[in-house]
Amino acid sequence: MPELPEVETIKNALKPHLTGRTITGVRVFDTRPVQSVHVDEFCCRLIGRKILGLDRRGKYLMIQLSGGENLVIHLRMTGALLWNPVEAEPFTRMEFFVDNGGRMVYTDVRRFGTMYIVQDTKDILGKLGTEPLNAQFTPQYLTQLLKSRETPVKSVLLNQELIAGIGNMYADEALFHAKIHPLRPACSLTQAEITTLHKSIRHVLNKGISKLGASIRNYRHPDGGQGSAHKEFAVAHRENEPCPICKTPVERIVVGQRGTYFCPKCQAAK
DNA sequence: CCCGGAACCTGAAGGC
DNA sequence: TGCCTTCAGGTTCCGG
Repeated sequence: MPELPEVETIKNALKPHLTGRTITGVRVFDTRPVQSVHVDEFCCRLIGRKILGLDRRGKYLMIQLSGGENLVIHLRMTGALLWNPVEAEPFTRMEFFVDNGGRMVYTDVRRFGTMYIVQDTKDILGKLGTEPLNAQFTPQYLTQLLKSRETPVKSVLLNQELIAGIGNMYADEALFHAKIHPLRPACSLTQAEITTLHKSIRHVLNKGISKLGASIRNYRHPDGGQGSAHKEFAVAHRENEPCPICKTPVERIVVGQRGTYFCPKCQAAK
């Protein structure tokens, strides 16, 4: 499941391959990912464009093109972007060719991923909340988000219109790190807890990036390898394994329809 | 406005 | 062994 650290890793890996190249061809095996415009227009607006740069916003990858165009990609749960894969990749939905013979392959088992071609990225990204690793994400900002809401604190962390980029795995890890029960009403957190949670969010995201992402299910690095962030997860996807702090077995509950892992002792409900 | 639940998809895993 | 059901979760949409 690509979340912020995984998309950041993909962006960083593709950047040297793609920047400065010109798109020479697009092959579409499945039109489902192509949003908003007909697939013919999608291809027309890509071919011949020069790639000026790559960026990330929340879980979206943005590829800036000449002519003011932007290719915006969301991988959802099982999407992957691979650079020059050696083998034929199963579930290949699209291929992008560039002028040095390189090829970016888009695979997606479940076909939830989406692609857009837009002049103004705000059309797609306009409703996203703040970037949790940017300076504007302060403890004060987090306090404002939490204080008026009764919903579980985990649901706030997952709301992309409030904070952009945190998904199920890193939400669980951040709450564990901050010793906060995922079902706590957002407005019940103390100022001290919010300050800690703010630090924890940044800590787990930065660690995820430094480990090149977490390969829990389908996520792969563009070179075909896997990230290693999941090896250091304390609770996410570790039901019944001992908590790294107190050895109590990690529990799994459902919060906002998502599987949620936590330590019942370290993150005791108040 | 706020919140919860269904839908979208399909391979993997578990039950019988 | 094999069929059937359930599960996984990012986002959007709908209803209360």
